[in-house]
Amino acid sequence: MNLEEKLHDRNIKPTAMRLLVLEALENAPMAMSLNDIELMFEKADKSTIYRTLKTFEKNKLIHSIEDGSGQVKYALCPESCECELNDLHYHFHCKKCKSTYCLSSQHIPKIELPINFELEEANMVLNGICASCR
Amino acid sequence: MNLEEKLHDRNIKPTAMRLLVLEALENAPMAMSLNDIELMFEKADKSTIYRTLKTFEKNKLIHSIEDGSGQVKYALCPESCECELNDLHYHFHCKKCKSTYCLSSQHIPKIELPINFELEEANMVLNGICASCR
DNA sequence: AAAAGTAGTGCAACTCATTTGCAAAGTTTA
DNA sequence: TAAACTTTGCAAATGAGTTGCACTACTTTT
Ligand SMILES: [Mn+2]
Ligand SMILES: [Mn+2]
Ligand SMILES: [Zn+2]
Ligand SMILES: [Zn+2]
Repeated sequence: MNLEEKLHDRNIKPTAMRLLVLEALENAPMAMSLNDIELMFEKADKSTIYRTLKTFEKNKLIHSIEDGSGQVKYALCPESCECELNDLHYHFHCKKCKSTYCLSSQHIPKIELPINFELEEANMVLNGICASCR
Repeated sequence: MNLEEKLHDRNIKPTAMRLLVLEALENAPMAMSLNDIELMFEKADKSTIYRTLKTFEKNKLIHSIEDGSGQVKYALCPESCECELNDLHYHFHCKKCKSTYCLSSQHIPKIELPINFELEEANMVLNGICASCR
């Protein structure tokens, strides 16, 4: 599936900026912040990228991660992800290089909640040192 | 153990403000933000409270939680907590009332990391609706 | 094709939590 | 007591995120 198809699949009209942002996210080996993406382009407007990311997130093309770095990171969702409980996975944030990785291979386990608490989403961030930094 | 002893125990000098902030955290049933604490006092300086919280955190009297609300929350550590891996627990953030609870009864399980990744801390936030909000 | 309507973009300005600089006040040490 | 160090209060800076608004581009209707 190419970039345009991926957008179409999520009911997002393929504008130039959207294609560029999606491409950036596809090629990045780790999650990216608004700022990271802005810096990848010579001349790109922050709010356009911001709104692009919001659109992508609303339409479940990407998910966001609050890794404690002070900048929200974004990563592509797997194809046909519906961002539901069983799609939840851990994220690892390296204290040294500040990279944030999706640990997609491992879904989060069942967690005992107090009675009558209802789980909807989760933001699970592990912190430490990544392989390239040791 | 009274408030002064608790501070002493963590090598924190018991100033008036510190005693008040500690008391506030002790009495709160859930985690509190800098702003929450500031609002509890008639006339209190934000940066003093800020630095108080930083001191408490550095000395492991409290731990911080990034719950996605845009405000970092703080909660008391259990006595003699060293904020190590086995002290890690989940937090629950209610989307409705914005309260953040420590789910202290349940420690986080062992998580499979990619090879050579080293875990040091974690910020695990569950989101949903709390019992009082349903 | 022209007009009207809708969606996306660029720019500037704003919000707001957090953080810092600095001088004044308080505390401890010699 | 004097010097050294710590804590506090105030004001200002920082910086991520967000919004208003005018302009452009695209789509649909006449
Ligand atoms: Mn992810
Ligand atoms: Mn906690
Ligand atoms: Zn790293
Ligand atoms: Zn609630």
